[in-house]
Amino acid sequence: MGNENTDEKKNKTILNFIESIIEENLKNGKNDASVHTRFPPEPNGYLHIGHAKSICLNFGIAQKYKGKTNLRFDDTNPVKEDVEYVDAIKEDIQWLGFQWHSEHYASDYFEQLYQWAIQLIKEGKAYVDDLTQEEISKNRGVPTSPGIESPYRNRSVEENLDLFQRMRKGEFPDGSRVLRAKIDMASPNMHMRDPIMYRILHASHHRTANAWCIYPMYDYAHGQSDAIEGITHSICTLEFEVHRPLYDWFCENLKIHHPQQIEFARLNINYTVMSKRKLLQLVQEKHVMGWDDPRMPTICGLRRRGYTPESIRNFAETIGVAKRENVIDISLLEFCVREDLNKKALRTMAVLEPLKLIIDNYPSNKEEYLTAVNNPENPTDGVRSIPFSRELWIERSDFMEDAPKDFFRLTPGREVRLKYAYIIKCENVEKDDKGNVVAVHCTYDPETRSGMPQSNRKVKSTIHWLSAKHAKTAEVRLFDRLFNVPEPDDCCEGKTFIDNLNPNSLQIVTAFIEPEFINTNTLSNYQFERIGYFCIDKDSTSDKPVFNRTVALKDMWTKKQILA
RNA sequence: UGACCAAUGGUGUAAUGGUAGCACUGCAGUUUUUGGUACUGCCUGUCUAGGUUCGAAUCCUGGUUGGUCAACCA
Repeated sequence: MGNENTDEKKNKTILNFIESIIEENLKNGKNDASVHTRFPPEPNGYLHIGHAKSICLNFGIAQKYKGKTNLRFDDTNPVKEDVEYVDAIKEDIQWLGFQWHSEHYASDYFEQLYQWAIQLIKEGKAYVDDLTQEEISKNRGVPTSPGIESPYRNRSVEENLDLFQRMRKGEFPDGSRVLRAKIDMASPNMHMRDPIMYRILHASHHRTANAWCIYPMYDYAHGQSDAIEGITHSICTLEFEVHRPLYDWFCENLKIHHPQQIEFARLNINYTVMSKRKLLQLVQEKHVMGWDDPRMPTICGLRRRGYTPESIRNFAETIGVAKRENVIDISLLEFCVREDLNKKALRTMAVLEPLKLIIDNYPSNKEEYLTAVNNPENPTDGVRSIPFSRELWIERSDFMEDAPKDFFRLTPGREVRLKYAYIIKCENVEKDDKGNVVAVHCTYDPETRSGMPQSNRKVKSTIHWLSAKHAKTAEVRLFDRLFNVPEPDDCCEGKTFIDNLNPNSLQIVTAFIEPEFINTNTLSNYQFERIGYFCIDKDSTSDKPVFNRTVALKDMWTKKQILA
């Protein structure tokens, strides 16, 4: 309730620059005062958190202004695209919590785009160029000086028509000719120097198969696709800003609906990379387990890592939208997932690095069941029973033989509380030949079981534990950041982002978990008390659960240790 | 040595000519049977030089810095 109020308030008072533009348009009655956005991925890779920003923006704006959002696959390059990606993209968008109004493909518009090209040729606004790729590139010139017009630029309409139709029929080999828009070879904007509209590509397309051997370029397809769908606001990232004059040129010269292209700054996050090409390389070179490796910034990777759709949506909302280049601190993403999981995740106890603890005055044949709270943040999640006995596992880091004064946990002569159980006192330690502590001997105070009056006694700390003879084991995958520098792309001479990979980004341990733990629903989120948030990985089996660490709990103590 | 875009604490993002606010991070404290959560407090900011104005983060001009553009990729 409180959240809804503040959200509403926020939505009303704080507009990002795109919403400001839209509200202005709405006020002026532009596009019949309607909003229709689209999310236009190319199906050549998996979606990542940067796409999530765009998805939340496009779908979010439509929701806010009671409009629609299309899903359109920008599939104009058959050699890079695949249905595998189409399916994955759709799954990711839905998992994030959005449903598109209708599903489209740029390839659905190939015939219309072709007819429009004919129209431009007839108007003398497009021509077939026989120059080689190298010649075209050379003639285009450089940004600081004008280009040179192609010798084929002034062919007759009839010849252009004939040539273009024969291009479609497949009479010419790949690369032999292109169709170009006749604009201005001297434009300071490189994209206006007679941009290529069509290239010959004798390649099978994932949807149109072999129906076409000429394919439109992005610039010739995108704006018109938007126009066909009646898109009102075509939101894209900053690098397309210089394409906008061309986007406008095609809409104007074709005399079709003219959506407004608006550019925003893409998302960057430190300690990771955010380009499809680089993510593909990580997968292909097997630096990670796959696109859905929990260390990847892909949406499927974050999902497998235990991130929730809500946490990602809230992240997208929190980072805002603007035109300035930005690098978001990874700690904000972590904050968003902790914030969400703190409310939702059931608590359980697990010991990742076990140390034996023996309660010398607890009868060896005795065992009892104690009540544990499933989620202190949500009483309706109820309670459970956990077994207690003489020999326990505790976390090795919860014991220290020679402890500094700010160490609150177990140390010889000190009392601590075993969560949900008794207050114990450390009496002595047992060591092996090399002097390593192999067990801690304690005594317990039977009057201090949780709930008893004596249990209110103040102790320095409370630690988690598991009954040694009852505990089950599980594989736990501890992930750390994939790269060990804030800007992996920022490499010195001769190095690449691969050289910045963190060799210790995955650590696998065998841990003890509560014996009653039977849930094997992939993706269920848990909090291992005092450790972090974990979720069940798809590699789990009924006899061997596998957990992924989503994110560690904030931990003042270990932070202090690292700094010291 | 071109065009376009941008510049607010460590990181993001507001303030739409009128008190520079919010979130994250960091630091300190309160509460706590999680060194978690919650709560409180603190640190830290308008790139620069001029101009317009009673008043400028905001408008104008110059500079500086950063980004984008020279695929038959999107």
